[in-house]
Amino acid sequence: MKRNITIHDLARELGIDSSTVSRALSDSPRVGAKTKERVKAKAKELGYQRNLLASNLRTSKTMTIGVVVPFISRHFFSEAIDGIEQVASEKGYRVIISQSRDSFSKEKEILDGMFMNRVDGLLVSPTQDTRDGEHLNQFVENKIPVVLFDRFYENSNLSKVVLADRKATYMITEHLIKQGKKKIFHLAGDLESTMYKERCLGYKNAMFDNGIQYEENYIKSIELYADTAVEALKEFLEDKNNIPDAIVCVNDVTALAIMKYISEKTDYNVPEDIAIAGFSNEPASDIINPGLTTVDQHPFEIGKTSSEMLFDFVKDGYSGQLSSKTVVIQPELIVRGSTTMKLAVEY
Amino acid sequence: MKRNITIHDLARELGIDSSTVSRALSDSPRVGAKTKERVKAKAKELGYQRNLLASNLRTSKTMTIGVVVPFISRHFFSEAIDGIEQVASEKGYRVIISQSRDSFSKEKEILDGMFMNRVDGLLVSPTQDTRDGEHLNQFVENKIPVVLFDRFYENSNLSKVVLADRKATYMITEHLIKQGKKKIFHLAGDLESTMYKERCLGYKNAMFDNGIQYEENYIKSIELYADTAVEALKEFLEDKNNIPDAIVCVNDVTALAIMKYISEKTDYNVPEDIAIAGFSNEPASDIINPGLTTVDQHPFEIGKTSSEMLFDFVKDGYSGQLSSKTVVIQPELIVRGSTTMKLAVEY
DNA sequence: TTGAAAGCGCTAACAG
DNA sequence: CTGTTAGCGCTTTCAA
Repeated sequence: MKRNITIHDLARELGIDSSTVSRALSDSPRVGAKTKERVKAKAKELGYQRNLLASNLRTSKTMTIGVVVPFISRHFFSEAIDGIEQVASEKGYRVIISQSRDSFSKEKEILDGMFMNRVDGLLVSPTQDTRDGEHLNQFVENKIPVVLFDRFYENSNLSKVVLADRKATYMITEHLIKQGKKKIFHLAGDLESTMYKERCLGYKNAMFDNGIQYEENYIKSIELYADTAVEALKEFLEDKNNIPDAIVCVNDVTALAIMKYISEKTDYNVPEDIAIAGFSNEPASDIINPGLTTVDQHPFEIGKTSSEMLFDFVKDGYSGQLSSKTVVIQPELIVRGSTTMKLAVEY
Repeated sequence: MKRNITIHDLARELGIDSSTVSRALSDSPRVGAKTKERVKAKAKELGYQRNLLASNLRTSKTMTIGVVVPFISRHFFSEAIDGIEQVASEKGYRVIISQSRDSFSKEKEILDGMFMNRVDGLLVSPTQDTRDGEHLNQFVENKIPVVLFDRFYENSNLSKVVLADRKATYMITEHLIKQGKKKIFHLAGDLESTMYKERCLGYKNAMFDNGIQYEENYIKSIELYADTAVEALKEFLEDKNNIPDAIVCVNDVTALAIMKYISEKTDYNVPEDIAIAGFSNEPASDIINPGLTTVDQHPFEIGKTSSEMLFDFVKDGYSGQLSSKTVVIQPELIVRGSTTMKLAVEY
């Protein structure tokens, strides 16, 4: 096993001190131009590669930020990570990524590991079950900047970048109402979670503001899978008094699943009889026919923005984070065929 | 800024030596049971968190593997990363991920960085333009295991996990032939790239083996975007002698795009007049109507397998990698409506 | 402009 | 079972 070249090897070869080598390699002004050149040439010659472990230990900076998300492969998160990685790599930082698989204990474990690795900053999209920031305290106490993105827990005083969830479902619901829809069913997520509670509120507010009554049983909280969504809808449709004229879903997976179910297994037409709206603007929603009306969360932007915010804190040596900032990303309503009534009257 | 607690702090508080603390914390058998307890209690009390930078420097192990992919957010790669991350985290390793954006120089930069960070192993899906493994030599020379996955360059003597690309398009093409198709158009990728060359070969072989002649102009190499695919097809269809009865694409994006184009802008029907097949089994391909026939590359499995292979090398202290292994993952043909002739005769 | 010396926090060989 | 000692490779203060 070939031992790695160190600055001492270079120093010995050149007959100078290792501290001079160190300075030369980091382009310190306090070293002669020709010494610099000699050092760099020798470094290249011997294939020297700085050992960042040693450097990091010495400077207690790692030029690394940690990212924790529930699921790496989800469209939303992989896009967000893309944005994060892009900003970080521009600034010369590395990114270490872990997924909590939506398990709180895993999240805690990951964060401990990232702390031990002395990341310079942290970007977290917490678990559904994360109810407080106790496990983030070690970062806060040590002045390591933390920014939450997409998801957050209540009463957090950390900075965060989030989508205006409530507004998103508000926009969707209002759009449906303008299309002449009144009996609007809401297939909700876990209403304990801040995010789905907000989305539900958006629906309720839009209904209220437009003077439309809704029955409590028109809101159904389910686990957000394709099959559970279809099951829930089936059950709901069994009561013939319940036939809705539109359905507001909280993600595209459930929306696409029920749209498929309705088109193929029932006599209702989309959107004439039942209009359907999703949430997230996943690639599939633009490919099917009719296209799925949905909202774009701009995941790439969310990642980019949260990353930029984090680096502002990192740069300012944390003093910036004394006051916690919240940036709210605006959703974009994407109207497609699944809600567009051909004969709808525009008021 | 609160200084971090070190083993020396613990040692001082307990009136013992820091080396004993170190041993106690790593559960060495060479330390008394009650000392261990005292140490751990004190560690918890003071909120001690081991500094892995120091530990890593000392042991020259980082418990970290590097992953380099072209694009994090592509379905294939995010799934693969999911698999990698899962295996790594089971083994107590961290994963650092970077994207090359398919730029060779960026890839090189990333690899240098990962080397400086002394990753214990490396998983790389190289750039399209990566033609040799020169930039990987530093790892090989220092006995840091490297495994390529999905993509690779020719003449590499590194271990790798790849899809049987040629077989995949062979299966697709043969399936089309069995559906009675004969004039099969192949919308290929960059034929300089090993992967697309292989896929093209699968098409050619299947045609040949089934005694079907194809014209050279029935293979069209394009940049793999939705719009370029549609353009290429339009141009091809202008010559009325050219109307194909099936099209083999090398990814789902192009397949979905031309399917949409054909259904909406031409008089041809899918699959009766023109059958269409994709590649990758992206989520959207199961949602549209008709569903898109495609092959599943099992990205999660590819990630998992390559990661497991890497850890075998890491564990065996590299001796295992003296001979390079290649694991070939088998594609799975997913037949859906876009190629299923209702009246097709099964022989 | 360069060198000498100390030390980041940890582990491990050696000694007792 | 515990302590002593040295050092991983680098940066940085101080002195020249």
